[in-house]
Formats: sequence, C-alpha cells, structure tokens
Amino acid sequence: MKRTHKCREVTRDLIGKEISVSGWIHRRRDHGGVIFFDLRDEDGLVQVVYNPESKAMFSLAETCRNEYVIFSKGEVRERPEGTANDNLLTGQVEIIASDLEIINSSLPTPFQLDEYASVGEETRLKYRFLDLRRSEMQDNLRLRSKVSTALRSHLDKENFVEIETPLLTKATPEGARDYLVPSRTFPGQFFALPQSPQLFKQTLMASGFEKYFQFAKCFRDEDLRADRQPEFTQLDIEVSFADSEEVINLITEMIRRVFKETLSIDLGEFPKISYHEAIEKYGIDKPDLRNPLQLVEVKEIFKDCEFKVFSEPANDKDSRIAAMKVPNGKLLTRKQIDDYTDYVGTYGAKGLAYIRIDDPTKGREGLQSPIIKFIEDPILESLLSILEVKEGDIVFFGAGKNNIVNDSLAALRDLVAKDLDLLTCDWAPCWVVDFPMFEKNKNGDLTPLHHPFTAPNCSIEELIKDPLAALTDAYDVVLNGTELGGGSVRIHDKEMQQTVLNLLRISNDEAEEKFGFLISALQYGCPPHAGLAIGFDRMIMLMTGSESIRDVIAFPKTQTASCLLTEAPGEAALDQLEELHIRFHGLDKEE
RNA sequence: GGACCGGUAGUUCAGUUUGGUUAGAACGCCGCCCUGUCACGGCGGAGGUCGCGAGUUCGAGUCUCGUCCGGUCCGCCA
Repeated sequence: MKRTHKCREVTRDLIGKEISVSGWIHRRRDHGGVIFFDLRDEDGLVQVVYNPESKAMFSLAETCRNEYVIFSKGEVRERPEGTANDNLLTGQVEIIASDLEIINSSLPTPFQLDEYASVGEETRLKYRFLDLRRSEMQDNLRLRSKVSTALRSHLDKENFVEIETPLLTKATPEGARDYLVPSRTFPGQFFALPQSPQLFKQTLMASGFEKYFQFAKCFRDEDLRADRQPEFTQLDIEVSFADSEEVINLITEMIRRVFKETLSIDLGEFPKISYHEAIEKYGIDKPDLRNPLQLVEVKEIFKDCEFKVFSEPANDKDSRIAAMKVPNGKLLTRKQIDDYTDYVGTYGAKGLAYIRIDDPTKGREGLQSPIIKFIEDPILESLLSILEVKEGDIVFFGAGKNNIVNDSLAALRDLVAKDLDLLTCDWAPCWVVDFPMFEKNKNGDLTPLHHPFTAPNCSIEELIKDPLAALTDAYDVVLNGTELGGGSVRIHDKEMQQTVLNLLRISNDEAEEKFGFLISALQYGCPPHAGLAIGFDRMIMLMTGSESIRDVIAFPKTQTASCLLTEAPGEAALDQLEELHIRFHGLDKEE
C-alpha cells in the first residue's frame, strides 16, 4: 500500500507502466458508468479513472467523497483523443485504476477547498488545518520556507553564527507592553517574553561572536493590525566592528539575492533617503517609492497671507504647509474628494483644501477651489509657479501641526495613487537613514526614535547640550512603503549608554536593575557593533502579495489576539494559579 | 480607549432603506439517473435559535439600546 509515484510525476514518461499513488480526492466526477478522481498530493494533481469492469473497486469508488485519502494502483495511459487537459501538468495522461483503497474518509468539509470558493476568515481560522490545504496557503508557507532557507544559506556563507536566545527573560524598559510569565519558584516575580533579542545579541557581541543571526520569535502585547501579530518572527542580525555602511551593503545584497533566487525578481538599486527628506517629500519615514506623488513644502509663501488656515501654520515652527500635486487629478470625482476629506480627518486633519487647475493660462479664472478666494494674487501666482501646474492637475494641501499634515498627506498619497492607479513599478526598495536620536512625545518627554541602545553620532557633551539635534547611524530598509527592517550602530560605551538612558529618565540604578548584564558587558571589552532586524513575516507578506500577515503564518491570532483553532487563551485551573502564587480577582466591570 | 464595516442554510451572499403570508439564490450535502468528464451534467430532496439579550410594536431578519464575535483603521506598537 505504498505509493510508487507522486501525482505530478505521472506524465508521458510513465505510459504503459503500472504505478500507484496516494493522496486526497480533490474532486470527483461520477458519470454513472465511469468515475474520475482528481487526486491531489502536496505538489500535484492527476486524474484517476475507475471503470465498472472491476465491480468491487467500482462500487467502492462510488462511496468516495471529496478529501478522502486513498491509495490507488493502475496503468498510466495516454488520454483518449480530445480529452487531454492542458490546464493540468499531468493532463496528457491518466491512471486506469485496477485497485482502490480508502485510507481515511472525510466528513464533508465546512467550506470548499477549491480555488473558486470564497470563505470568510473566521471560518478559515477555525478550520485552519483545512484552510492550509488550499493552494494559496500551501504556496505561501512553501515560499516562506524557501526564503528562510535562502537567508540562512546566505548568512552561513558570510560566516554568520546562528545562536538562540531565551524566550523566558526579563522585561525591558520602554517599548511595547510585555507578555508576562509567572515564576513558580519566585513568588510574585515574572518572566517577560522578549520583544526582540536586542540585549542578548549585543551581549553576544561582547562574547566575541562577531557575526550573529537568529530567526527570533518576538512578542508584543499591543493592538493588532493587518500587518501586526502579537508573536512574530524577526531575522535578527548583528556584526562586530561594522559601521552602518557595512550593514547596509550586507543586507542589500542579502535581500536582492533572496528575491532573485526565490522569485526571480531583480530589485535593482536601493537608493538612500535621509529621514528628513523622507518626511518632507512623503510625510512618512517609510515612503512607497513606486508612487510618483510628492509633497512640496510651501510654508514660506503663506507667511503674510490673510487666510488664517494657512497663515497660522506658516508662522508656527511646529507646523507645515504641504502641497501634493496630482497630475490629471481632474479624474477624481467630487464624491472621492469628499471621501478624502473624511479620510484625512481620521488622522486629525481639520479639512482638505484643494485647487483644481482647469486652465493654467487663465490665472484665477482657470482654477476651481473652495479656498482661492481667500488667497491674494501674488501668493497664488507664486504657489502655481512653484508647483508648475498643468491643465487637469489637482493640488491638495495640508496645513497644520507637522505630525498631522505628515500623517494625513502620507495616507492620502497612498490612497490617491491606488485610486488613480499611479504606481510606476512593481518593486521599489530604499534605505531611510540619518534618523534623529530622539523626538518629543506628547508629554514633552524625550523618546528614542529607534531604541535606547542606538548610538548618536556625536559626543556625550553635544548630546546633553541638544539631544533633539542629535542624529544617529540608524537605518530602515523599506520596500513598497512597508518597513522591512531597521537597525543601527549601537552604543558600546558605558558612559554613553548611561547618558542616553538618563536623558530618557532612566536612572543608573534602574538601568542596573533592568539590564545590568548589558551595562556590565560593555565594561569588559565590548567591541563596537551594528546590526538590524528584518520583519520576516512582513517580508513574506510582500513576497507573496498577501493582504494580511495572517496569510503567511500557519496559525495566526485574530485581532483580539485569540486563536480560533485552539481557542487560546483559556482559563487556568485554580491549583495551577495556586502554584504560581496568583489570585484571580474576577471580572470586575466597575470603574 | 475611539471610529467604521460585517454577523441570515454547511459555505458565500441577497433580503434591512420603506416592519406585514411559508426568509430566498448559488455552491456544497443527500437520493435517483448518466461510460469521457475535468469547477461534468439532469431530476428530486433535506437543510435556518436571521450572533446573543432586552425594548418599541397588533406584528421585528428589518426600528432602538446593550452585548459578544470577525475585520479595517486611529491611538498604541522603542
């Protein structure tokens, strides 16, 4: 009862041979006097024919249903004239069955597994084992495996060492909410699952592993998105004695090679853009460079404008006025523009000003806009000349606080490109570099743009004097508007590390308590080092063209971080909690 | 914490705007027929707590409130 061939191997070469195959019944076609099965195994499909000559076999075939697992023996034959199926790799031949065995039956599946049926995600996740049988999911997970193998092999050739770091570890300061695991042996104490292996990999640098990598599971207890799961995989990399240039070259080469090897895609050059330039031109630090639209800063020309909506931000140092010219924007309907206004509203924008250029030669008369009546002639003229408008263009404006203008126009830029089908190519990678060290959060406190172990490229004295002016050797690799990964040159000096932590209001004592081991390691000859981490799931999501990260993870969580297959999380038994020194207060809805 | 979309047969959906007889369709499932199909075909059939709970009403899938579940986004995610 052992198969001699895989389904996809049953081709012309085997004509006349007696072979056997095993697999799932993908589809059956019962014609009364002859029965066809499309038999499926992991990578192929072949047609098996059951004729009524052998009565026992034929009546057994009549009882078979979709997704039964069967074994069948028979002779490979060229299909009769006119019945070949060119859509099938094995479509020139068929197996004339002489034997059939049902290895396992199947209940009718809760949804159809063929490519023509559409299924809701809830049902798919509940019966994930069936969903994973579908070719789309099979292809996604197989590519995922191919890519991780290619990445490993590339790093191995470059003499990297793969080292695993603990999952039961200590909570780190800042960052995301931790997943906690109670300690049985230390009442009242908790492990945290790592948000990333950052501290361990830096420690490994101090340990003399000059090139480290790991496919690391990371955990962050924050709200989910289409591209965010509470547990996810990072390709984590760190290199001693390396500068940013070296890491960027290494990773560029690695990503290019993997795209070439697994998808036959040439990503071409990875242009470098400074953080400052990215924000100014695209409003975001992960611009989609397939999109030709750009923001233009026009703050200067509105300084003396009577129109308060523009003059106020023009005279405020934390505000900007950005214009986004959409060539041929006249194709946008009034309804679309209204929708855009609502859309930017979700980012905090108070409205969406626009000017439509019907005839650029006619000056004010050739324009359509709800706002130009508030704008003086000289200002309007210089605006139009800066933007070099043409007939049919629409210019959208964002005016207000920097972050609101940037967030809303960056989002609008994506949406308009989608609606007008403006993308100029399939793949557009880039590096975003020269990030500021810190930014101010809404409480006015400093927070690191990257993380608190990123080195500023200035002295301790300069850093203390003007922290917000400090830049870092940090770098993000961006593909099609998705942040694939990011990293930086790290701090390898104790004084600098403490200075940075102090600026973040983390005292030396607190630092000692939270990650004394790293501070300690820095004092025993820690080499300078730099590295980065790639969001592996997101990378596969891009490579497979998936809409959601869930489609490249075998057993993902829902938006509320539950698993519909296993029904995790679940309640713990009282004696388990007892052992862990935990008392549950019950669901208290008051407050 | 917030905004929005959805939940009706096993599945995907229509029906909800404007409350009114027995809640429909397609696919799937079951039965019968069919010897060349390949998303086979024909005939017949079964299958529904309209997510759940209150309320309004003579009457609720449809209106109101609450709640649960799935999704998209904002906040959050160094």
